[in-house]
Amino acid sequence: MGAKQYEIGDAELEILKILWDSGAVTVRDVLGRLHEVGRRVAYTTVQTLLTRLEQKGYVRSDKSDFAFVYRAKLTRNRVTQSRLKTLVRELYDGAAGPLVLQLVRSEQLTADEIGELQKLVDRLDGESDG
Amino acid sequence: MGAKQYEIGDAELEILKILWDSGAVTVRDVLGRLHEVGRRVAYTTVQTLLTRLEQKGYVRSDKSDFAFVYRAKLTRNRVTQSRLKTLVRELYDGAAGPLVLQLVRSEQLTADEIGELQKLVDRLDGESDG
DNA sequence: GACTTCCTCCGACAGATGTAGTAGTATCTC
DNA sequence: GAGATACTACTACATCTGTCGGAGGAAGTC
Repeated sequence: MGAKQYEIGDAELEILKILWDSGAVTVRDVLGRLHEVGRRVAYTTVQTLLTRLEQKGYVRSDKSDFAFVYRAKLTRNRVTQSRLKTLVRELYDGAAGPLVLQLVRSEQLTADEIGELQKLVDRLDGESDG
Repeated sequence: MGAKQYEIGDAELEILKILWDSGAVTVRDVLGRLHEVGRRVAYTTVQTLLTRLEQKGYVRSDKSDFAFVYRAKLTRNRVTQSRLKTLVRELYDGAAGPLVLQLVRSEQLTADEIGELQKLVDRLDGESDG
């Protein structure tokens, strides 16, 4: 049971990433990309993954050409969003604060990113003030 | 393939959380906790989960008493760490910055947390300066 | 038009995970 | 010590995910 909205598996995510980077692609295109990075999978495996992603509503296909062309419906941000939310919920019972702190503490951020973060935090601070 | 880090399922994680909060517990203790929060599972389900966690090396047990007593070997931070790393790697090819920004942007943080974050960022800023 | 090639559909199977039942054994209670 | 109770071990099964193979139809080739 569990209203567990089916997560995206690792292999599925790999496919999604290719869609994000490439826009509209066929099964064969995806296969090509995977082979380029040394990932050996069968044509039908990619096909299955794309089909499942489509069933889950994360991808859409259209067949104007000979072969189906697939596009992502989910954005990368949305997936991040959802994964983070899950992480926060599962590990900290919904309290994002500790996670943010830990992330900031443990990850090496560039000076630019820190600057950006600073601005963001300042803005948040202003908001929470009044 | 894939140096697939700690693979912990949702139900397993739920158990781990109880171990983190409670220290040393028996199967029955865990079951009690779960029931408290309305989670209906069978005794043997909890037992299976604990056993699997132990097989994976995330939990250890000792039997000085009548029943086995379980303790977490993994810390919460380590799991968070690992999950975040995976997230960052999978979604942003290792760049943590965008993830942090997104997280800070999208999650509601308390005033205290913002303050904490501010201090943290200031410190980081100082470090990256000199 | 016969052959080859490529695509889609369907089915299959193994491993991981969530869930639980049963059988056997240890402990407690009279 | 007999009966009730609690614990452990083993097995089982469904679902999700990763991975493919084969059948059958559409396209290109000579």
